[in-house]
Amino acid sequence: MDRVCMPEDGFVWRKYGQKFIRNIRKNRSYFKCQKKSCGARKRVEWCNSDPQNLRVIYDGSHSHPPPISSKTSDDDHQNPSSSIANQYNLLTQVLRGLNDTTTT
DNA sequence: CGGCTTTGACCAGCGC
DNA sequence: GCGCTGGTCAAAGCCG
Repeated sequence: MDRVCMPEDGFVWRKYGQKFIRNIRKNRSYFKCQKKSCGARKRVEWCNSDPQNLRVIYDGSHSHPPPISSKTSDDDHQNPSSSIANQYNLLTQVLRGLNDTTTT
């Protein structure tokens, strides 16, 4: 199985399905937030020839802080509770905007 | 042993 | 009514 790279965004997702969408001629993976109290969902689709062009689509919102247990930067001496969550929120919005390729 | 991942099959809605 | 697609669930295997 050609497992592409895992788009880690600071949250932990659990893949619960993967299918090839012919409508767009691309692969689509379905991810769900591990948190039970979190109904956040994420969809990832990439070209069958360009697994590097990942398209992430976020659905719903998280109700818990991002378990960022990776990379111990030296500037994260703050309290990653809502600030980071807010940043992530913006990120999702940006990704949503990338939904269209009509750029430039 | 537990947790996580992967794959197949089923269901529902739509078009013809 | 039939076929097709899209979306989700369930089971099993692997690793530490």
